Amino acid sequence: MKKVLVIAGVTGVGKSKLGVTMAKLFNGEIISGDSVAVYKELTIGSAKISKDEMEGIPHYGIDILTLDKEHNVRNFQEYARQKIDEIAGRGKLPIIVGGSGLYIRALLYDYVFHSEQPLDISWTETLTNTELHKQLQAADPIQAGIIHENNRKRVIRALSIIRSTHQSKSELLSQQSQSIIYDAKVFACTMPRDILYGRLNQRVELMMMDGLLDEVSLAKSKAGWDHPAMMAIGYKEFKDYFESRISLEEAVALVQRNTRRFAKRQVTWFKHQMPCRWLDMSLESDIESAINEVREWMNH
RNA sequence: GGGGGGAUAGCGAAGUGGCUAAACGCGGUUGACUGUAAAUCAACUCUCCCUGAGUUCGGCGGUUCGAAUCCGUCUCCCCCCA
Repeated sequence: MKKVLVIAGVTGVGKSKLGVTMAKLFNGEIISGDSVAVYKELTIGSAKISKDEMEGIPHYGIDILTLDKEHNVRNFQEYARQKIDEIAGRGKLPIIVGGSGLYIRALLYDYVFHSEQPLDISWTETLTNTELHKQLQAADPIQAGIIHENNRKRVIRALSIIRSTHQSKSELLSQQSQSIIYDAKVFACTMPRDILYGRLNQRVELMMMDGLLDEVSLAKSKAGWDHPAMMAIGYKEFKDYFESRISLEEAVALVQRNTRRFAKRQVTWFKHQMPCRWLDMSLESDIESAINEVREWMNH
């Protein structure tokens, strides 16, 4: 199995920097596991790593799409696996850095995504959550038991899977073994809640000073508010501001709150969805021991 | 000095005699997660020995079988007249 180093975890704790450090120490190259930094136009709000910060280490998966395209897990999985092969083929260590849990999990484990045509889901518009859930109950009772009726997007997705693959989501899942396909060393980075929240709040202020508003304005005129990427934190909150429903201060406060909530969700994800070695990034000693562990792991 | 309005859980705000430990919103916490995932969704949020009990609606005192809700009084806040 190919060795892959993964630096996952919470937003704003210094994953990118640690990635570069590891790359320099262990002859690595970096693949971004981030669902927003892929877009060329979204830089400030996505807290994208800058050219300087890369320190000459090759980074893949950043700025590879423009806003007229749409990204998804399947594309990411395909792209990242290919990059892993290329990097490993050159005798270097592939390092995944990012906080999109599903993306990283889908990359490392044997998730199978079938080729699907974009489906027309306009037929769902006239149906209520309950009606849609009833349909799922009939077609895929296992998933119906797992997906809450109010989780409309998931219910529709489960129904769409049946239409496009003629198999239920439960059947597709049962064909996968949930096993990992790489020799992966996975770190999940975090920080004590109070320190983290202070940093995140401040990061948003800095983004504003760096011109986030202009970036959002440009992006929305290019992609429109309905583009999936514009649903990202740091972008969607400004819709109400541009349409004069809230003040700029209110919009900024919302970005901060949503960033905090997001960080919490990331902790929950990595805590329960993937075995990880947790790192408290506020402790120098944790970072040092991580480096030692990687050194150890590289020798096996 | 006179007149009027108001004080409700971390915050905002309903509630005007029993169905109220108290709607709703915000904030917070916990969790779910296989193609929008920085997305989407759920649960909890007075206290405790928590399928039950205890103490709450500015303070004190009363009316009543029963009060956040009625009466008296005190404290604080806001508005108007002087």
